[in-house]
Amino acid sequence: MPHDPGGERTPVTQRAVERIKAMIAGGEVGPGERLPTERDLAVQLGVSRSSMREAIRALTTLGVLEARHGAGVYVTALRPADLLETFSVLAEVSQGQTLLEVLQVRRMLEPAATALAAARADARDLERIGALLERMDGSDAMDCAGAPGGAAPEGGTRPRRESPDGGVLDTAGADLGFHQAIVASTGNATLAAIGEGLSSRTFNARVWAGHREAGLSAALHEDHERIHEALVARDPDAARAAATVHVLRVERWLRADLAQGDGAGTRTRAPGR
Amino acid sequence: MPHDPGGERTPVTQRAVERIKAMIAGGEVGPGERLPTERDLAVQLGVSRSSMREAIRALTTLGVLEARHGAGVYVTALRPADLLETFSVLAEVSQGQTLLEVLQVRRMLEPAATALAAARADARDLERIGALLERMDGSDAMDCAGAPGGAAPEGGTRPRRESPDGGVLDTAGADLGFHQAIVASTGNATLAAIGEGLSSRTFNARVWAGHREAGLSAALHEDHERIHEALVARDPDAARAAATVHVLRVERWLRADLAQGDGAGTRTRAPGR
DNA sequence: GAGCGCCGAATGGTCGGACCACTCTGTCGT
DNA sequence: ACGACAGAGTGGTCCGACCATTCGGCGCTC
Repeated sequence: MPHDPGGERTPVTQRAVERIKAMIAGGEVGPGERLPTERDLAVQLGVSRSSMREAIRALTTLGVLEARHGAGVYVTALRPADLLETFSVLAEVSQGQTLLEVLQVRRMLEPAATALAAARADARDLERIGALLERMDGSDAMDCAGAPGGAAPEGGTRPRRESPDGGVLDTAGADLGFHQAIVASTGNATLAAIGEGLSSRTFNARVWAGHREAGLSAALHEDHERIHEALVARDPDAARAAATVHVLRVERWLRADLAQGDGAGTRTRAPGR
Repeated sequence: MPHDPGGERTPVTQRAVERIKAMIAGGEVGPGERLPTERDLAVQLGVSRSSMREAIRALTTLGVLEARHGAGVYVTALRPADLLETFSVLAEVSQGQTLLEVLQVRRMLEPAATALAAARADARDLERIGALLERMDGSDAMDCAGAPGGAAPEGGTRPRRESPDGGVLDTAGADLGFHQAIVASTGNATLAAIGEGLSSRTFNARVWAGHREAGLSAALHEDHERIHEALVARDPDAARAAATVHVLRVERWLRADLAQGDGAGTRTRAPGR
């Protein structure tokens, strides 16, 4: 804590946030541990429960705290994935120019990440990646056949909400999973979390829809297969090149889509300014 | 009250968050615009004002909304910098292994960013970068000059300038500014915001302090100068190489520092597990 | 008529209390 | 010994009141 402003009037809620952060930073409560009840904390810090709740809400959305109804408030594991969950908002809200910037960043990150994955991925990782690749192929081919009802919504590791949409989203989801599995196999959780934040389901769906229209899905498939081959061959350079080509292709498509659909069908809000 | 017996029991507050997000995504309210008052929104969405306030608080900490006391609640410009402000929490809270991961990500990003900057920076950018470089030299040069050996100036801290935090923080701040100016001159605001989030003043200060002890500040200076030269020469390849070397050097130092200070002076919280 | 200062409405910030929904635990009944 | 149940504890929601700040307009002064 730098300094306690002598005469500054900081909102009560924010002070509560700082205090709680200090409790964590100071080791008073560690990752996974439970803090006092809202009521106790409110008394302890001398604020009302409402304000304390807002403070907790703030830290909850930051991924630092986790509130379990009926149980208590807990400090998260403070893993990068916890703290970077908010990141996805960027990819969700972004439009036009910013979306392009996001892709530029991915163009910097993904090649390096993929190369690293080629060097580090173990057999289990490769198997998972291969499975996702096949699933992508499959769900894309039969996408006109309508969405199969019950099916198996569970994939074992899917804490995320499943969107009950048809093939496009399935393909997009598999695509997302494919890339996430790759960055995850770098062994760098921070990198994985950032990579996840830079992708978004909705954007991916848009890409796949666009590509289908343009009849370019095949190119994406080939990209994916080349990436997969490079990973299996444990060839970082090839992996880097394949990833670069892939991101570049998406970027190129987005650029064209933005230029063309400017104010057209795609809900691209024109900032005007 | 009319419940939704459909089955899904989503917390009221979260529903409010979604609704507001939808209002923004749907263009009902644009960046910079003001939305209805808390009271009106609460009535409009059928929730209490408390819950609405928590929803607003959540979106505020995400950088999507901005509340001005007495005035109203406004949508931010939705610039990447707004949405990625939360990002810094990672760099703040991270320790040990995660810090290393963060540096690995920077090792992927900064070289590419610096190369891009070499191609895109205009005269004004270069001037700013150069100024920061000089400022860094100036505030740091006097430390190394005096005691190259183990003779630490611990004993009598001479009253140094007016700097409240002394030269270390100044140097660290200038270092931070130096790199941020570089990524900013790529013209990619998203990249700049991410780069900013991956750095942290406290970490930088630690690096500089550590480097001074190890007597390696000179190496960092040389790195910076090489980067600067490459930028001025508009040589992307040289810039990429220089940035790589630089980040790698910091990473190497951190790795050594972590290995050595494991359980020692550095407050590295042991998760136990 | 122009400029300035003050007041009050509008709005976010804080508070305290009440009740609901959920979780956990210890006890009771079988 | 095991399972169902009831109670206490905790987060989630709602309500109504009041405080602090902002901003616009009214009236005063010059």
